[in-house]
Amino acid sequence: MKRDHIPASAVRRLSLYLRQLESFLREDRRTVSSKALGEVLHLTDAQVRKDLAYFGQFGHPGVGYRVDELIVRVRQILGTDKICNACVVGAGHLGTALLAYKGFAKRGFQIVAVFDNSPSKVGREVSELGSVRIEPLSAMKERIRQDSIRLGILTVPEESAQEVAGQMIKAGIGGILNFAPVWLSVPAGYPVMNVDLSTDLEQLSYQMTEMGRGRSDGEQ
Amino acid sequence: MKRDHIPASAVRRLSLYLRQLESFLREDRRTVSSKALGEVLHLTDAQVRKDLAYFGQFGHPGVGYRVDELIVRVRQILGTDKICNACVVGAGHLGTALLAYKGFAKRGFQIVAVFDNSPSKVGREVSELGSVRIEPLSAMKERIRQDSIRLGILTVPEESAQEVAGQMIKAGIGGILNFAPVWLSVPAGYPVMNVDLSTDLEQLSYQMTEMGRGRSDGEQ
DNA sequence: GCTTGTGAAGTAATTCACAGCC
DNA sequence: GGCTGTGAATTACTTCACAAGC
Repeated sequence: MKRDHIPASAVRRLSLYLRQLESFLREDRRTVSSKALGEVLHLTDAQVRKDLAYFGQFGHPGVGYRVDELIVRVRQILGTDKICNACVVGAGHLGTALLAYKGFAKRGFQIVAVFDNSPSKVGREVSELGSVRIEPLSAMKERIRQDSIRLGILTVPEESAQEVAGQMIKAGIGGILNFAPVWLSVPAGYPVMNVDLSTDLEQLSYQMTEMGRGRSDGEQ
Repeated sequence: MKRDHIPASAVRRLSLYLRQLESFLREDRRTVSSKALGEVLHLTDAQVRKDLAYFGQFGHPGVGYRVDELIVRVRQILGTDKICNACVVGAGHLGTALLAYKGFAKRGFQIVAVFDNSPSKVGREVSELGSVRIEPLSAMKERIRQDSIRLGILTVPEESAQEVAGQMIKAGIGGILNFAPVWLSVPAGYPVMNVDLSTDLEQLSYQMTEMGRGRSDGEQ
C-alpha cells in the first residue's frame, strides 16, 4: 500500500485506537479484530483496517490484531513510545490547569516547565502536582536545551500569541499546541495543533440550534 | 442551493469567519470579499463562498459581503445571537480554569453555575471572576430551570463521565461540551462536542515525528 | 470457520470556471 | 473593472467486496 499521503482524520483515529487498545490490555484481552475495535469506537471495520494499513501490516488474518503488539506499533507511529518533555507558556488559568491535568502524563507527555513574562507571576510556584516554578520567557531557550523540552503548550492571550510563538520557535521548541484563537504564522511544515474552545462551543450551539429548528412544534 | 446536508467542516469554518469579521468590524471595515476573508484564514475564495452559500445568499455581487450584516447572519446560524447560559460540571483544575476563561464570555457564553459532588468542593466559592459557589449535582436540575442554563461543560474524570452526562441530560441540559476522553452514549441527535486534549497532543507528536522522519540526515 | 489487506466503487468535500450582476 | 453563487470537475475520503491466509 502506498503511504504517500495519509489523511489527517486517519491519524486522529489512531489516537482513539491506541486508547481503546490500552483499555483492552488492562482487561487482559490478547487480540482484537477490526470489527470489535471499530464497534466500540463507532467506526466500520473497513475504516479501522484501512487506517492501520496506511502505516503497515500489523494484523494477522483469521486472528485479528495482537493488542500488545499493536499498541507498541501505534505508539511508535505517533511518537509517544518515549516520554516527551513539554512546557506551558502562559501561566494563566488555563495554563496552570493544564499543568495539573493528569491526562497528559498518562499519555507520555511530561510538563517540566512553565513560562510567563508577567512580573507578578515569575518566581511563583505552581504547586498543583510537582511544584514547578514559573520562569520568565528569557529563561526558555536555556531550559529547553537543558531539559530536552520538545513541545510547547501556548496559553497566552491572543494579542501576544504570535509574538510568543515566534520566541518559542527561536528557543528551539519542536511543536506548538496552540490555545490562542489565532492562526499562527510559522515556518512551512512546522508542527502546530490548534485547540479552539470558543469554536467548539459554537459548534455545539449550532447543533443545538439545528435540533431546535428540526422540531416543528415550539420550544419544550 | 440545496441545504439538505451541510458538512461539519463548513460549520466549523463559520466560527472562524465570524471571528475574523468581528475583527474587521473593529477596524471599521465595511465590506469584505470572499477572497480577502479567505486570505487571512488561509482558505480559497471558493471555499468561503460555498460555505456561506450553504446557509443563504448573503453577498452582493461586485461588492462582497457587508461585514456588519454578515456578522448578524452568521450569529443567527450559529445560535450565538443571544447570550447562552452555561454550567461547568466537575470543579477540578480544568473546570475551574474554564470558569475563569474570558474567551467564552466574549463569544456569548456565560457560565453561571458549577457543580461537583466531591464533599470537599461543594460550598466552596470559585472566586476567579464572578464568585460562583460550587453546588452538588443534586441541585443541577433546579438550577438549570431557574437560570435557563442550556449548555453544560463536562470536566469530570473519565470514569464518571458517562454517568454524569446521563444526569445532565436528565436535568434538562440542551448540549454537552465533553472534555472526558470517552465516547458519550446519548440519545440520537443529542448535541455533544468532544474536546480531546490528549488526542490533540498526540496529533502534534505525530506531526513532529513525521517532520523528523522527513529529513534524511540525522537528528539535529 | 474467521480475519486481514487492498483494489474498485461509491460518497463527500473542495476547487474550478463562468454566467449574471454591480 | 469587480464580485457572488453555483453547476461541473476534481480531489479526498470511506465503504464494499473479495482474494489470500490462519
